[in-house]
Amino acid sequence: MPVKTPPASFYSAESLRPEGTIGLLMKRVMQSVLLQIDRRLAAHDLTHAQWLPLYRISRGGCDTMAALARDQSLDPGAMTRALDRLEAKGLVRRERSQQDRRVIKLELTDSGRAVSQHVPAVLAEVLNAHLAGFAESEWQMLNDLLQRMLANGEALRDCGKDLAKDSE
Amino acid sequence: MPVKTPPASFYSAESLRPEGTIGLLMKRVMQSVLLQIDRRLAAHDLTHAQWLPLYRISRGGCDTMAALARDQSLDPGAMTRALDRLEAKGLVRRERSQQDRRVIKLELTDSGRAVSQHVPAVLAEVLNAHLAGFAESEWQMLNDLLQRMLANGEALRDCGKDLAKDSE
DNA sequence: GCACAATGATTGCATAGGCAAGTATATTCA
DNA sequence: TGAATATACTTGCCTATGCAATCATTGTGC
Repeated sequence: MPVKTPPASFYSAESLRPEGTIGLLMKRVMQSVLLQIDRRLAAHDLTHAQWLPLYRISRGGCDTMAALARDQSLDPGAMTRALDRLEAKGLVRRERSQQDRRVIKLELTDSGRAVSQHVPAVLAEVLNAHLAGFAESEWQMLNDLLQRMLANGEALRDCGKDLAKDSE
Repeated sequence: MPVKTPPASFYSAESLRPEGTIGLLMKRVMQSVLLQIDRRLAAHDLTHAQWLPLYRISRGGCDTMAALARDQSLDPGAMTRALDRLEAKGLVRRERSQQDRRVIKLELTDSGRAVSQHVPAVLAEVLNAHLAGFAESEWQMLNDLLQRMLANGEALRDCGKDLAKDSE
């Protein structure tokens, strides 16, 4: 099965230096963003694994476990336990649905709503701070390039379920 | 304390949609890259938390726990346990240094060396695949933009150890 | 209705990482 | 020398995630 778009050849096995790759660079940027957000939300006793679902629930549209897990491409089991922790903190309520007794409806408590209000401002602040000095065109370019990388990745994922082999 | 470079204002608390931010985009790209690498290295029974230190050791320069942990900005405790697992798989040997009896020298076993040989090609392949369709100038632009985000993040980290506050 | 598949949620087991406390060794300095 | 400090590593506790198995409920086809 031939590849549709030929892969780039910016990296080769010989020339690879781990410090210089796009991958490590992105990992470090992500670490930095999460560190800054966590630091600012630590006052509310929230970690990034907790404010994310909280924020999504507060935005509406994700009011069940399965929906939330799919939205964040997270394991259902992991999400169950994350919700356990949020419920233990009194931020989220679980309630068995009457229409479909399999699903459990999620809703924020007053406390959860109060806390989740802080999230968007912090998110925006940290992202903006990391983009200091960027022209709008550069920001759009970055968005565009990342989107294209993601599209390449999705193409890989779809067609490559059987080529779990490395090049010997 | 005034900020040196004013932060950008591409995002605001009101307009934020979590699906659209650079942050989520990068997270998804990273997930995709790691998924593809893991899938290709699963044949050698390696996860991304295992081939990374292995690769770094094989490249030389990181032959102690502390060096490795610093290199990957990882907790020393986490690194200890990661090495436990690698040692249990017979890929790495630990040996107390004679010069400094605090440090433990790391070296690959034959088996570890054999496995680590596969890593660079897979890394290059997956990164290149995600960059399919990129012009060299675009690749350089992406590198440049990410470097600048990282620099912004490091400036934040250094000067902001006390402002662990969010905007109420 | 009934076997069967599909879906939602949970649980057990494993890997994995952050944080803090503790131990052993080395270094610095009075 | 010896106390204080720094460094290297380890361990315990907690959060967090993936995978597989399980259970309850719902839907489908007969």
